[in-house]
Amino acid sequence: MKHTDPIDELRANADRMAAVLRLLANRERLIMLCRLSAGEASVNELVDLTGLAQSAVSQHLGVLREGGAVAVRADAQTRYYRIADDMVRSIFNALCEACGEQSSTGPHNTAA
Amino acid sequence: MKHTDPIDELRANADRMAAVLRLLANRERLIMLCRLSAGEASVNELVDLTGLAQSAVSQHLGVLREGGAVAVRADAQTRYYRIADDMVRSIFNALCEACGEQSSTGPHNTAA
DNA sequence: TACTAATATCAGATAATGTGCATATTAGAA
DNA sequence: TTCTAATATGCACATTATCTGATATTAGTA
Repeated sequence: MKHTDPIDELRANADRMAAVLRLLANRERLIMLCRLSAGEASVNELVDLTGLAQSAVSQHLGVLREGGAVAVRADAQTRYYRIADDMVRSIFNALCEACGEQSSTGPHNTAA
Repeated sequence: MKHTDPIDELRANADRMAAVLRLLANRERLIMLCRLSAGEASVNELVDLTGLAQSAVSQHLGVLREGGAVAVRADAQTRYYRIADDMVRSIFNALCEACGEQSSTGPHNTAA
């Protein structure tokens, strides 16, 4: 069995973490995730929320989807997105708590 | 008195969060922060740890410094860096915890 | 079948980031 | 002062992200 160099393991972990962080390191995606943390939402709803063009929203969702952060459910033409990764959820929560300590308005007022 | 639109406030919050996340969303910087989460370290030590060129490390530290994630203390020519932001610390902790819990389950679960 | 709504994808322009190398700065030692 | 160690900075180049606008796909409806 191959035992991994501790620094290689650290690197591998850091790589995975950085990938997840990159998914979240964007204002629009954070806003979407904020909404999704309260339950699933359709693309249209996220378009209205963010004020972005539909194609931009779709592309952001594509990034999140390919990164495994969200998953989709289809109902007729409408697609409902939801958060699908626990690491994403816990980073987001940590973020909200840390943010809430400075002002009362973190992106998580409406709970599920 | 201007009352802020909730969406504007959300946007402002998300912007700040995204800025912090961008600081962390890099493998090398995460490795450095991992080391710094155990206490302050000199640039040289971080060079050895990461295996990067000194200038690269210095630039990464510059990014973290300007973003307010770390602070420096000088002792002669040596500069000791340390984590200087609570949000950074709590995101990093959440990350570490989530990473440790990650191994428990299979492909994916359908949460609600 | 033609039409519309909802969403995805592609292509191109632009902006933001990261990387490597050379060089500048700064503090102490000889 | 001159040398060296430790660190920072500037610049050029490659890579990546994000937006826009056009078009494709897919499901339901008239």
